[in-house]
Amino acid sequence: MHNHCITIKDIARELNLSVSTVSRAFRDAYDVSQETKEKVLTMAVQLNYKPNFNAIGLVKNQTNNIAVMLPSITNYYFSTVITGIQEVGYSKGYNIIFYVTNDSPDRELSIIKNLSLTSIDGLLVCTTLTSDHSDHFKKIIENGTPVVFFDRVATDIKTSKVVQDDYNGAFEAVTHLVSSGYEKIAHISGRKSLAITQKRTRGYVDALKKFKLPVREEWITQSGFSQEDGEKDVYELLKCKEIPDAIFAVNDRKAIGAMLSLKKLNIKIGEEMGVIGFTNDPVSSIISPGLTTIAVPALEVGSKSCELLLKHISKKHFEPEELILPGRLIVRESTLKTPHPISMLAS
Amino acid sequence: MHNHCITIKDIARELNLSVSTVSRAFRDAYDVSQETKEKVLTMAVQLNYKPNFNAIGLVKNQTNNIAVMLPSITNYYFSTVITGIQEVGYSKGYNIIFYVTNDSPDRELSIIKNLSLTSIDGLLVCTTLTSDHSDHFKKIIENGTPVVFFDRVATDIKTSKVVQDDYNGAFEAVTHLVSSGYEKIAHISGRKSLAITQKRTRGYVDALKKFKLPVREEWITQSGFSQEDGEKDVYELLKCKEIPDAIFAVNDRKAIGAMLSLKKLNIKIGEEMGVIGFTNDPVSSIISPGLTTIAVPALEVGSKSCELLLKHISKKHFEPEELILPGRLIVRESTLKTPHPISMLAS
DNA sequence: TTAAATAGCGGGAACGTTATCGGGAAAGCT
DNA sequence: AGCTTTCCCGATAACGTTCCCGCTATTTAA
Repeated sequence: MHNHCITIKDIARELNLSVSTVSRAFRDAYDVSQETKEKVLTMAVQLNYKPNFNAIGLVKNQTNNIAVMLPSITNYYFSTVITGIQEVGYSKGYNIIFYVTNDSPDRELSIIKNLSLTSIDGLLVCTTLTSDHSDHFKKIIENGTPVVFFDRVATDIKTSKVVQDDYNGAFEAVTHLVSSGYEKIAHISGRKSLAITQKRTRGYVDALKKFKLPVREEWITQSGFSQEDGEKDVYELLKCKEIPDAIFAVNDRKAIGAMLSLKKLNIKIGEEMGVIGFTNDPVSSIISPGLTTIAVPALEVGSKSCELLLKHISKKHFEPEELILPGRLIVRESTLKTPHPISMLAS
Repeated sequence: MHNHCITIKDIARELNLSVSTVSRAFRDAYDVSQETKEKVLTMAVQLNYKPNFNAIGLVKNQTNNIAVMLPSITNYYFSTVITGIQEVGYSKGYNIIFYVTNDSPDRELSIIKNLSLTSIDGLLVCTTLTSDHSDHFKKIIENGTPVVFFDRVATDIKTSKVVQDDYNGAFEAVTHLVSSGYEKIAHISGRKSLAITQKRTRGYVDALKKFKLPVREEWITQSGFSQEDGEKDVYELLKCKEIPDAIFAVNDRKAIGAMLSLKKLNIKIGEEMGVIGFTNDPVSSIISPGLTTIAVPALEVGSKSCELLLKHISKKHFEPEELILPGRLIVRESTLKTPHPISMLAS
């Protein structure tokens, strides 16, 4: 029923030009005079012309949309990354389509399979927790679809990747704990198989070694990434022969879970047990005591990933780049060994 | 450089059929024998055929993607709504493209203007705070693009809308406060111009009237929706001649802001001042005391909106529907007048 | 038995755009 | 003056698919 969408032909007829000329007027500077170009452009706005992307895509074999596949969007980190992606994508005229895997490898696989090669120009992906088989990614890369990984990356695939500086962030976190007076520092970690957890654990271990502090196996727990996992891990740590006096959590959600358990057990956070997280989720400034954490450049992770992908799309043989974006320490009350000066100020 | 994508023609050549027959075999049951249909289908998987959506869209004048425009995606409510949208969209073969307005009417306007009529099949929108001019929406609806509003809806436009039950939710919130023993109930509200705040305020007022409790103008503050707004509003309320003993916040973010201010002022939450929110943001169960709230069916708002939009897309003259989805009360500690039994249990 | 209906398939135009080629006019060079 | 180059533009074929029309062979109705 659509009232006849106006096309390039209408402009051509109106101006007594050929469609080729009008088409050129829209994009090329050469092979068309300045005068006619202006005439075309003004006529375009006058008629309210909108290009038909299907037609353009058909002849150019492109779609102007890029897909982003990730575990979830209902948490601070991922939704912020998406916002970053969306900002640069939108400014360059690309549509962002996203697929939520819910951390299910099956869903990841089926999405990739259904992903028609002709329906997207490129793919941004954060893998699921169990990245056992990355063959499906290799396939679509071989087929010519540009792929960029972010956050959780597949280590055995040669393509562009964007991550935060997990190693140095962890190192800085532990350094902060040490300089705050903690000496028995535990680490509640994530899924062992992921590069992200390995790097953070390496940073933790190396920092301990640097300060000549003990590295104890029993002080490193490995489970999931959820708040509940954090709650449980604390109970594990309290079973240790030597009970730690500080916890470095692999992310804020686990740190918050840990804090909830500590509160339940009436262990004073900061004073008796220091806690530091990783992410800077907004919640960490809302809960009390405030959670000290390593802020992650989520927005930049998104925007840089998207920029890289667009480079891959424009030049077909673009050398893969790996970006490592630095985080920054944000000190709040959860790593304060002395009783809160805040509560005194408040009155 | 793409290795020649295989098309319908390749299948036709391979089976000695015409393209028309192959095309029909993929969708129509009539005008093609069962036998050839099966041959086509098996050959399709054998050759790994993927349909070219640009070509299909070009002839059918459709795009298979729907746009969702909303203020932000970095909070619980919106990201959950999007997840709901994405789930039904994905299952029906639609791509979800989204545009973030950051609550800027200018951005909203420019997005709508740039939105090529041929690049989307439909639009889901949650308006910005200042919905003064809804003419741009009317225009694209007149042009034939199906539009469904959710959450923040434009009241003067006749099209499908999906909202949570703001009125009854507010009514229930106040009812809960009253039955918990509070009598001087204030309301920190949102932007006056939005239907969502008007409905919640009406529910608040009507509930007070039902219980024959005073409705005082000074007990109703109107500002933004952010946590900071909540923090400020509390200070306003404390300036009142008669200081209230409970607060019904228009959403959880403001409720949390209010709680932060109360904590700073050493006013005991629950005991001295009850607080109830609206949304059931995950944070409300993390902070202490836990925030009592009206849980909003965010996922359903998303999925139902998308279903409605798809109905509009399939049948061009679909009568607009307005869906009102019920919320549910979740009681936590912020509306507990007696000292927390929780902390006793914990030891 | 004959006319009409039907089932199954092919041919070709169309969708809106870009890209390749070619051609004519104007301008520059020797 | 004659040649080459440059500038501007038009015609036409693609891109992959659907849809309308028409054809043939078979089945059904009278």
